[in-house]
Amino acid sequence: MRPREFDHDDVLRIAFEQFWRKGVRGTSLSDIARDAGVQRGSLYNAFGSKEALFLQAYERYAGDYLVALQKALGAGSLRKRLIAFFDLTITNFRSGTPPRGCPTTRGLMELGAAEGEGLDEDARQAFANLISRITALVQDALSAGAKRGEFSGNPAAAALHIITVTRGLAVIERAFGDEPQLRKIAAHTVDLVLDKRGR
Amino acid sequence: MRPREFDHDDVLRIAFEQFWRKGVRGTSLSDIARDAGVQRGSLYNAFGSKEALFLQAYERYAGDYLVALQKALGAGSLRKRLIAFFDLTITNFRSGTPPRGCPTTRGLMELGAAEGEGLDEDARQAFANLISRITALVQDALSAGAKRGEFSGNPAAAALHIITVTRGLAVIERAFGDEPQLRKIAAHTVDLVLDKRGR
DNA sequence: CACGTTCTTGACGTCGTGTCAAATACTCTT
DNA sequence: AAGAGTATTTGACACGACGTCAAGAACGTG
Repeated sequence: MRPREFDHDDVLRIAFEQFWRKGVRGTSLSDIARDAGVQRGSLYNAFGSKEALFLQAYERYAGDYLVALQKALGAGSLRKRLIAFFDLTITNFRSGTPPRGCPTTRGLMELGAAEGEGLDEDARQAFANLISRITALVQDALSAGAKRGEFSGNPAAAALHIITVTRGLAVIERAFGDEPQLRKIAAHTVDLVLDKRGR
Repeated sequence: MRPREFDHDDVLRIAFEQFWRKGVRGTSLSDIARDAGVQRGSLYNAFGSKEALFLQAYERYAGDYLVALQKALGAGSLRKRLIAFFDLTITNFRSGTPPRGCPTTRGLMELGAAEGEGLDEDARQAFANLISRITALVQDALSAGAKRGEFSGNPAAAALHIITVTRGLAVIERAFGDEPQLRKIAAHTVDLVLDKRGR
């Protein structure tokens, strides 16, 4: 066998960076190939298609992101955990300076939908998977908080609600680009869930 | 002047139908031209570009949608109004049978992002405009409800929260396609906002 | 050291967007 | 009523992107 002339993971990282910044549609395989110093054909050989490449790059990212979220949800009072969770959700929207959308939400709405109606099952599952796992993390935090008397309510329902707000924030961010407002919404949500209404 | 051989509004409707079903990316101007019985070049002459055509088609839809929302938010108890609002938000995701995503959320995440980072100012504003106006409608309903003692809290913050949940639902719908779950989240949100916690 | 397997490379086909100039059809003026 | 003007239509063209394929290249293995 002839050995590969590039590092699989490096290409995934480079590709994801581009996909994140310019969108899947706005990124051509030529762009990625140039950036990675790889021939375009080699990418097809190694990954199959543009969408498959994106999906692999996305799953790489999803792993890292989950770890960060888990850490954020693991220390302090329940309120602190939730605030940290929202914080990470909001700030991770941008990696350096310029705001870029949430990859999951972006990808979900941008991908597939080529022919019939929805997006391909593979892609859908990749995104749904991450969302499910994040929901589980939040639910665990809430359940633990319930035992400590920091929260009264249905952990499953509340977790789902929080995750929904999270996804909504990604959309609002793209529509208005107003980060302070996002934080206000997040704080308000935490108040609602923790039963401290008003402000 | 030579008169146009097609009806401007008809084309807008046909185009939006396609954009909604197959996504902006998944719809080619050839598709629309064929469906509308118009030459592709004529579309460019009349609308300028694919994105411009989508934006005009979208604004046409936005007007109709706003009217429907306003009606839903205008009758019954505050709780009934909010439920009706969420209902319309959820069911309007599909027009006939097959579930198609929320056009606003789809468009926001799919459009632009070609070069630098975000989407063009024109497009962003079109979406942000609809979201703002919907938020205003909800806020009005909440303010009225506050006077009637159906709601205590900050109408602006609550409206923003509700709209965020709404946008989140569009994402969740696309990830899981599970409509009953959407309704549960909606009901839970109404409970939270109206201060009837638990279930 | 040859063999085979995999990767690489460049050319090709197809499709989509957007532009342009020539032809066309209508209206308005005289 | 006829011609001039103007906007629309039409088809051809250029360009870029995705994906495929066959031929060449590089490495491990017997």
